[in-house]
Amino acid sequence: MRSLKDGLAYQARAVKSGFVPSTFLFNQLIRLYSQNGLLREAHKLFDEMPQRNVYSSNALISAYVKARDLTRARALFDSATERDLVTYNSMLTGYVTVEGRESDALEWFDEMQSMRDRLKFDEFTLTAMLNLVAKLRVQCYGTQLHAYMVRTGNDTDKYVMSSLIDMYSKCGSFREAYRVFCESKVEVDLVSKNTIMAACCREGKMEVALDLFQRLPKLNDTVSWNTLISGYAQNGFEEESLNFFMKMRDSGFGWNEHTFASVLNACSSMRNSKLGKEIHAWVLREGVISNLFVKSALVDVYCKCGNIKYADLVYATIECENSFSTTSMIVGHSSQGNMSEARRLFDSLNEKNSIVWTALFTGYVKAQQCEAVFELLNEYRGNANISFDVPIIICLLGACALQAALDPGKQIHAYSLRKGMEMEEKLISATIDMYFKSGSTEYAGKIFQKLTGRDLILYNIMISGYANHGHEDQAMELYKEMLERGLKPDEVTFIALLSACRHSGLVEMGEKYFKSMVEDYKIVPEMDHYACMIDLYGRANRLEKAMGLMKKIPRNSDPVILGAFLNACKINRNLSLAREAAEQLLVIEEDNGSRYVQLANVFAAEENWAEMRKIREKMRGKETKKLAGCSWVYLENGIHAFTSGDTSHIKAEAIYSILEFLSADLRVLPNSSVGKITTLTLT
DNA sequence: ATAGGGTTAG
Repeated sequence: MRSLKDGLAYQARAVKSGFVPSTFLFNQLIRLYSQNGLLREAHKLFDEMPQRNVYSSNALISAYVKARDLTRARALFDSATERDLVTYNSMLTGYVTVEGRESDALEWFDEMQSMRDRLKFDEFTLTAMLNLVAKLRVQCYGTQLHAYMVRTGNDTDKYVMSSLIDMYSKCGSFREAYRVFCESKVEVDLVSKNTIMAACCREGKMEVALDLFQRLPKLNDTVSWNTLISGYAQNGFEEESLNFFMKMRDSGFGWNEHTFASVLNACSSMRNSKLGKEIHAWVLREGVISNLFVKSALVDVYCKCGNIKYADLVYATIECENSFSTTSMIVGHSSQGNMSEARRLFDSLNEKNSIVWTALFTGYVKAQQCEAVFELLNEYRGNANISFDVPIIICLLGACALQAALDPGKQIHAYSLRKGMEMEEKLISATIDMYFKSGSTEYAGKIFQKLTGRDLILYNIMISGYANHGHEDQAMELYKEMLERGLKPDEVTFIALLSACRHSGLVEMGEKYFKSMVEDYKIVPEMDHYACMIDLYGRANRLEKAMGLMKKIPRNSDPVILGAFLNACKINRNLSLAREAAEQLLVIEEDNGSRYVQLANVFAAEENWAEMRKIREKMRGKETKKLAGCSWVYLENGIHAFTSGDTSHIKAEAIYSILEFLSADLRVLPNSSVGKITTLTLT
């Protein structure tokens, strides 16, 4: 009676002939039905059989435990007339494996301990308990179990030994795991080898894992391959992971859901959408698409590659609540700036971990929705369980930088110092950038002075910070310093340097940097670099140079370039050229309302009112809701915001008259004094 | 003699 078919046929014959099978045969049938997922039928047999013994109830209890139905398992346990160690072990396994019942498992074990005189632990009890410890990651429990094993001579079973290795590894003690593996009295078998390989992968020791894999090729199975593939993917060796993925099939091992999940993770890290789609096709072919891990991995690949549409198609097929893929979707939507969708999914999560919080913070900062960032901050504070980690602090600093909010920025900086956060590069960079963007070059400079490790990003922030505040000399000084330290400038460095030149009208210097960028560092200029140069020429009243450069730009119909050129023409009062540029811009971006405004403004400057009116007519319905440029100051009684032409401020009249004085002064003052006017006193 | 409980890859 091996197969379900045999069993059913046997039962049918028995029923027909009126023969009542023995308890032994009933038990066989219960096991057979359970193994084939026919739990109700198995239970019915159990109820109808004339004589039950401990094997009958044990068979059914273990069937319910495997189906993770602890309620029914427990009910059977309670009503059982006879119980033995197997009965207790089965329940223990249930509490260990079912999510969220770990404390019940501990209580159950205590209960078993209190019956020590009648109940002796065996290797099944120990494997269950070692699995629990591995799950809870409490090594001291594990060490006690290990000691018990040694004392009672229970350290010769291969199952227990594998679990012991796994427990030490998952508790973070690779050394202990490796020692158990090496000193084991049991012969190295396939599972213990796979377990120690997985431990090596967790520890990042890929050479050791590979060595084990290659040294005992007879002991390799699908799990060994998958362990290696996943290990490479998780330790940043995506290429290796893919190599072994291909080799696996060539060696005659079939891919399964574990293989696909791992290799898809590699695709995520590589942001390789094309490969992800290819593997998606394999997944469909192999019929493992229903697996939750595979689905989550696919969702993650598409999200990381920015393909929200595909991600959503897979995500929609996930029926049960799956926080992993919801997290992927939140991260995906946030990175694409779809903040309302990200927020909707965020709200749908029962438990919010620090990854989703960070994703939402990052998304709002990226979308420049600063109010949303600070609202989220208040919500976050309401969650007592979580503390602020470094990524969130970086986001908050970013939001402060966007708002030029010096005081909140200082508070966050202080918080990171108080908590003794490790001042890693990203955090330092974000802090310094915040101080620059909030107008405090002094603080930014002070922090920078104390640093010994200065990387490229930091120099870029410093150079552009000084450039934006009119400290060109310091920007260029720092550039020299970074070269002396052997750092290689990148495209961002040159944007910063060129804008320093742009602000101070240093045409020759700008040209020198531009030339050096192309010739010394082989950086192909981007549109922003060209736009910077055009602007530099325009502001320095060197329109002929701007025109010369326009001819050399490969894609000079780019809106950014044309916009800069248009501006240069306007500054130099070359209205016919300005009009040409504005008209061209309008052709490229006919749906962009602000292009109409630009062209209309040129006509207005020409005092060509008829043409201007025509443009205004055409523009109707295409107005963009562009936010007006706004600046603000923090004074003791709150924030004072200013937009162009705004007269709503209570002291508007006074402000405007002071502004008039200042503007009059600005015209006669040399350029270099502009940066020195930093405060406006309102009385 | 016999039936029931356990290990590794995400």
